[in-house]
Amino acid sequence: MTVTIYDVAREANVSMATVSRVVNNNPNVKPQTRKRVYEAIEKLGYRPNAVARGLASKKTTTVGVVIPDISNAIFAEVARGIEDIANMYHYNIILCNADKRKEKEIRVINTLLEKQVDGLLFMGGAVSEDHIRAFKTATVPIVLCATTDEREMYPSVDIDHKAAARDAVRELLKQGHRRIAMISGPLEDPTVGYARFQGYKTALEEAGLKVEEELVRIGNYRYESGQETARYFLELDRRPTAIFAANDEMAIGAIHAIQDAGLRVPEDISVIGLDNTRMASMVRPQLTTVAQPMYDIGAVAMRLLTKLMNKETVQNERVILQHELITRQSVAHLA
Amino acid sequence: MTVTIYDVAREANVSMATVSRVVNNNPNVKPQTRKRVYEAIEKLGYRPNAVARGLASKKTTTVGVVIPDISNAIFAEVARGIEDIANMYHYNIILCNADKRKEKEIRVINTLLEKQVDGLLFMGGAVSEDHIRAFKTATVPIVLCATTDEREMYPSVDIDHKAAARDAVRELLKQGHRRIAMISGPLEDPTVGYARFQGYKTALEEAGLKVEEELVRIGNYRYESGQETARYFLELDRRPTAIFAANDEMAIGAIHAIQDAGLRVPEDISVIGLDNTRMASMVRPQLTTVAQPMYDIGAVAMRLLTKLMNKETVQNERVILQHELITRQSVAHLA
DNA sequence: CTGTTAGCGCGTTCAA
DNA sequence: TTGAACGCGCTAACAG
Repeated sequence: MTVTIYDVAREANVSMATVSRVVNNNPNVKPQTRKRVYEAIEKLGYRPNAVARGLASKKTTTVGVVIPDISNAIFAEVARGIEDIANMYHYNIILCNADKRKEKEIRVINTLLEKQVDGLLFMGGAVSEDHIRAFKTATVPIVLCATTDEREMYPSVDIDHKAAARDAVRELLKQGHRRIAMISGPLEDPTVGYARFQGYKTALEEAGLKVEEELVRIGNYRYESGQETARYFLELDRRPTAIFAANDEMAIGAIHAIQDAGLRVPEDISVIGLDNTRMASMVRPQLTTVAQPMYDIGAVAMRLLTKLMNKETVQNERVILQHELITRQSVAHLA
Repeated sequence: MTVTIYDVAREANVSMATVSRVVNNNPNVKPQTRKRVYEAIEKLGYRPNAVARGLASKKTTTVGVVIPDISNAIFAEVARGIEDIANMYHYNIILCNADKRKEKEIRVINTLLEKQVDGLLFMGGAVSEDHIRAFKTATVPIVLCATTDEREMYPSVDIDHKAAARDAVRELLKQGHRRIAMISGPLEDPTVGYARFQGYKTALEEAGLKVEEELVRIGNYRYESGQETARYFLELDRRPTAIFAANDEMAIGAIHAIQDAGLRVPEDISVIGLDNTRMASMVRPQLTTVAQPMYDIGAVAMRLLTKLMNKETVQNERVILQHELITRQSVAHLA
């Protein structure tokens, strides 16, 4: 039924060892026999069995990527970066979606490890004790990607979320705003949610302002929660003149809520986001935001992982990539 | 170094066969010994090696999914449907992005097959001769998902793209529009691009109208091409009163181009899309569109694949799911 | 209910 | 430059 290396060997009148050498580009094969083997392969339609190869060589040339939420544009872009570099180094990647559920993340890490991946890339949010426990059972390198663990135990590639948020709020301050609201992500997540909130707080404090309770609300990073939160801000007795949303999607929700209430962005209220997803330029007004180099995060993380898999020594295991303010149309100087 | 089934067997004073039974939930094990084995597994931190298992059993409980473009919201949603059903039947899925490049699609199909997946789900656009050739080398079932092949050789799950497009245009006609433009996708793709164009044509002809050359332009399904094409339509001497875009993203681009030109949607020009991605309600005005049941397409395709992998006989190998008009705010009755 | 024994398809010594 | 033989970790008969 299935044609094996052994069938090819017989067809070419060589031993299976020789076929193996040809398939693996081992130079120690006479060109003539190499040619014979190739012809046999062609004739029989032989396809190497990666499972058998993996068992024999203890390498699968595959890296596992756990992606928290496949329908999130950010992760999709990070994944592209991962992929390009993986292809470059001849690794296959297997992407596993975890649906934003921690329990599923752990499960997925384990199946990936069972499948004997040569390395693991973990993208996404909080790295909990349970995650660490799962990571610890691994005998292959692991790199965190677009996240970090607080204990700084694992190599990671990410931006400085606090600084990025601070720069967003600074821009608002620079435009004369003083009453600045924030649509935050969940604060339980230290590496993203809480860090971005800290950036907001820091920027305000640097400007001699302090965080007002009624100006901070927690969203879930989705459009609808941006809308709802903005509506809440609009109802305030003294409403904010500017809103900083912890990500672009909520920022866009906020813009629409403001417009739906008959107000204008940025004339009446300024809005700034964070991420710079493609959607940022697919709204009117186009969204001013702080860009996160998503593709690069993926690419650098994958490159780091290849080094680790290759047992090269790396100097810096925790890399921070630069963010950047992208000025578009949703922020105006306070009249 | 790595702990094997054999180590567990020694620790628990049983044979490796018994350990294998326990791990695979074979009922023929005395509860006592089962317990002993579990303890040994726990103590040694044993993790089954899926590669070895795959080689021995000739099953990997893994299905390969080739996804044309990971950053496309449609495919992400289809993938969710695939995943949920896969999990339900205890299959892992490995997602491989193909970057919208045919050559990479073929490559990915081959590596997936080398990895001995138990089945293959092919999502996406055109199914060429080269694809068929790659499919033919497979000994496992293949299901097309959100696409079909013209020769009707492979099982598939999709919508009726022509009918969906026709219904979109019919809605425009129903609202009194007669001068209706189309932003089409590439016509070389028979299953989506050309089919949707055919739907447009059919609807017009049913209404006694005919396709005017200047009212049809080809885009690439992206926002920017929607914008550009709409700008072209606006420059026409007799400009259209309504635009049908072959997907939501181009429709949104068109809306913004119209607004940027100082006109209003839908008062001056109506716009209708096709797909009903989340973005459709994340624009102002919200987009009227024809919904494609993306999650269901994935779910049904995966379910079909499980049946095929299980060698069950299926009655209908080519399923067409229903689309649906979603009325929102971007289409108005012609004044 | 449990153990013994063959392979699964391939990489990799070690000799020749 | 080539081949013979072993083993990777596990499942699946087959016995008992």
